Amino acid sequence: MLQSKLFGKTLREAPRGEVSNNAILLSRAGYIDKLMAGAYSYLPLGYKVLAKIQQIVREEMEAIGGQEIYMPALQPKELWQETGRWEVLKEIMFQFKGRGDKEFGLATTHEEVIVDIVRKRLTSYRDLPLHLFQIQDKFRNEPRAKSGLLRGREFSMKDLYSFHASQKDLEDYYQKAIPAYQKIFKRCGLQSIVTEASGGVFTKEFSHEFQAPTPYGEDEIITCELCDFSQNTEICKLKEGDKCPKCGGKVKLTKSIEVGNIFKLGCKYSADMGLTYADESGKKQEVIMGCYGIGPSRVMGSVVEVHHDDKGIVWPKNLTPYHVHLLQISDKRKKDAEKIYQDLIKQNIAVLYDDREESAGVKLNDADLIGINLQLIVGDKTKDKIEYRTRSGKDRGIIKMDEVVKAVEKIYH
RNA sequence: CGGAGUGUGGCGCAGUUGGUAGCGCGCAUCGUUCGGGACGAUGAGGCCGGCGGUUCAAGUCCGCCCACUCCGACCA
Repeated sequence: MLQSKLFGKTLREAPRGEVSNNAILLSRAGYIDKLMAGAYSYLPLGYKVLAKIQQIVREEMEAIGGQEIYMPALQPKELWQETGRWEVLKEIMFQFKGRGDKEFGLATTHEEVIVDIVRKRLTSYRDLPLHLFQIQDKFRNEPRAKSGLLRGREFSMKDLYSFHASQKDLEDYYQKAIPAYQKIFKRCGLQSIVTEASGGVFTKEFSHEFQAPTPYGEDEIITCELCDFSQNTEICKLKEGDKCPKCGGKVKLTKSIEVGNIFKLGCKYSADMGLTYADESGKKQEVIMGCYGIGPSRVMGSVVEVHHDDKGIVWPKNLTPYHVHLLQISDKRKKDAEKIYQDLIKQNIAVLYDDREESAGVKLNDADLIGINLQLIVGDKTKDKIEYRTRSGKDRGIIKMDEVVKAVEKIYH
């Protein structure tokens, strides 16, 4: 991709009113555009990153047996009345009238629809277990949208729903979902702490949140310095310095962002909506459910919160919008840069080529702001060679022109 | 929903005691530059968030509304 043709120029200054790191950097670097509080458009660079996150999530969900579907965000009131949640969620759900008196809501979550789909098709214990997921936008009428991509009114969400014949089977799947989630966050460059949290209104059991520690987070969790004990302060009775109830070590308070959350739903929805199956003896049983959420857009914001410096974004290599940012910073070497660009394209390496007529300083600064994982710099200083460096600064060096493809492949192996 | 702010060219801002708008960046053309946000010249671009009021005259004063931001409340 030629940077001279890329839609979404970098901005020298942060948009008025943006305060969070993720919103400022993503706006300045040309990844997102704010439409209104809590609703952002993804520009070409931004959509590439979001898509990469969604793809990682998709792969890991398929790896634990998830089948991808896609449900409407627009839903009828009647369905939500079956579970009583039309009333329960009226503060947070966008609810409105269509033609005549017909009432609709925009999905805050999809339990009602998925249960409706499944109850029409599920008949036997032989159909269980079943794991369905989708990646879709959710709508929540937040009292206060804020922090850029971290708390939106419309945001990308992966929601998986699992259906089981026994509590044990739910339990087993739940325990499989935890490492799958950890793998997702690891691939996205986020540390995730599995944290016990409120199970919500339908269960006394804990749910589990995946918390990415960062000083900019809006959640607070108590974690043990020695073992894996961790609880959200919403439910935790301990204070910093107290003894860990699990191992006796000291606990500490950490700020973090909730990037995922998994729940055992039990039979709440099956009971309300009549989702049953025939067991081995032909007797009707209620299906036991679990639900598992991750917000890809929130993950994207969180990654920027965690991975940035004073120059800009530092994308983890799995999320970088392009593998290579090729910078031509000397007109004398335009031909060399062109050649490298063509070589990389031939090897199917995603490259953003800064062919703009800008000064070296502008290009170097923009590259740091945009944060593509690997920069290739074609300038006078290196004579007929070129400099490569990862945005994190961990890896850098000077190589010959014909070693470029090899070097790029080595970094991404 | 309470409290506090802010709305002025594409973006970020300034605008005195009311007299019909200015700066920086960006953009366009030309020239000189080119390893960390270069420089000169010329130029385009604005119902000053909206509605109503006061006044000879409103970006500026008054009222109402809208949007955005921050703090709080909220966060199946």
